[in-house]
Amino acid sequence: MSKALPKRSENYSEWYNEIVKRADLAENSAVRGCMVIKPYGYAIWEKMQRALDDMFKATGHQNAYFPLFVPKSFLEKEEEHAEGFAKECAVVTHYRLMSNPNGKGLVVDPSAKLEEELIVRPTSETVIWNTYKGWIQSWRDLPILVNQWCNVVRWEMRTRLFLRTAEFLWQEGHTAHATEQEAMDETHQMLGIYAEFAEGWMAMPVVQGIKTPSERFAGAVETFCIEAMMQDGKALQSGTSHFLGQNFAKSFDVKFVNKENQLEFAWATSWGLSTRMMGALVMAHSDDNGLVLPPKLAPIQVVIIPIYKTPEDLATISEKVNPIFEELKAAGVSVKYDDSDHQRSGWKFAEYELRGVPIRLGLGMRDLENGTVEVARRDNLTKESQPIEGIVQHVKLLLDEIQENIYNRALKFREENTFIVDTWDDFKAQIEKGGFIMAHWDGTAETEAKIKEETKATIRCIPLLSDEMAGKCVYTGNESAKRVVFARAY
RNA sequence: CGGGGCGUAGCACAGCCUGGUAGUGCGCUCGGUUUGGGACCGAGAGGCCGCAAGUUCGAAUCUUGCCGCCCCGACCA
Repeated sequence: MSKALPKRSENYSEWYNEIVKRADLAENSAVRGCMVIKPYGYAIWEKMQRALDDMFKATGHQNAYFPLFVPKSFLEKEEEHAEGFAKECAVVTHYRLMSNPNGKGLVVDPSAKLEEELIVRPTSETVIWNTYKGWIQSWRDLPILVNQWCNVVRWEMRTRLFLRTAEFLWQEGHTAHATEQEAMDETHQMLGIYAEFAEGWMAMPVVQGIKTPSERFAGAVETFCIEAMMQDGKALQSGTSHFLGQNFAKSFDVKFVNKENQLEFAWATSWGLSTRMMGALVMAHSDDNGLVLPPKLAPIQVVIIPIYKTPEDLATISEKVNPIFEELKAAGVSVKYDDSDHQRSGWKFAEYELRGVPIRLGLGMRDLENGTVEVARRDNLTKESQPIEGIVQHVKLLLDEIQENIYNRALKFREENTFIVDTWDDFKAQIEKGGFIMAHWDGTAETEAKIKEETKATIRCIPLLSDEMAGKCVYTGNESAKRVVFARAY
């Protein structure tokens, strides 16, 4: 393993891959397109899960679990949904193997063909709405506010660690409501939770908006999303919340009796956020020294490293470190004291930087004499000597400051790389340089497709928050009600 | 499925053109010297050179076939 990482500015995608591997987040598996999430990477994912789960529970949602397999007939029921997912499904056709009659190994037992093929879920709307049919009879049964944490499979042609894998982990929420308004409110609420998670926990600013019809989730009436900017200026869709109208209720015949004693189809939403966020986390903050983690998601927030020559020195330092360690732990800080003797301190400095640990405390004999500790920040790579007295309070404040600092840095980057563009020539020139382009669009799928074809830029979203200033489409010159966000995307 | 590239130690690669003892760096093991930013020296362990057939006295190297992987497109969160 070489020591230096590739430079972010020179080869962004190689830099990304190296960080994912060397920070010990994940690796490619022997199974095509699938990924092994390693313990350190999974620990970050668990922190994400916890944060989201708390927000879901606080808004009245409950967790449940639905089957991995979707009968093909389920998937067929909602036409657009079927069409959207058909091309990327793993299909189970048999349920048994047998030893090869002509030699070694195993073959599929032809007599074990399934009457109906099973699809490994690419998403669970169909199984869940088939189930909801049995749960919903009256307006009193509504709303149903359910989330599940699970894995899904989408057989992508080309994959990248975290950003696009054949199998990925996510949460998918599926709610049923008595009224259109209530379902729409839920859709917005969950989008808000995703935005709060991205900004408050991941320290990653996002644009909230609506997808254009061509980018909409298959089977949805309206798709809302959060879009983030990565450090190469490309966009990453980071979470989606769909208003499904009555589409799935109609496909699965889910009716209830309303307060007026009339039969009505239920209103639905679904919303999801995946391990792709791990990729976003890497690409949003990291630098040429490795991963940079926001303190709120860091499995280790503070690492303490002793600097010593002899075992006696180490014992003396450890004696001083122990109370600090205990006090930090008691203050709710996740702290590690690395007194392992098989690596030198310099090696440890580099290693914990690579892994994105927000704060490093270094203690050597010199510090013991002076009653100080060296405090190193991962976000800006600065070091300062601090009195040991009051260090716990200092660390707690510093963790908050780092969280805020990396958010502000990412926000500043996005602002500096967001451009208001009014002419087609400017558009073509700017898209090559990266970033978000705020431009007018005439609202037609044709124009959207042509722009994509000529520049590889897609409409990331129609922002929810914007000044509603009318103008002329950057491509056709036709009327436009407001600017939309264009970018190249992952 | 189209275009390009690569399969040699755990990892990254050289050797192949011009056939003749299997190499280098990192990592690993042991010993010593070191230790405030990824230490140094010495000794070791580790190979069906992707698989199969062919040519040859002799193949990592030449020929043919197969298999696998990566990159660029199409697909997509």
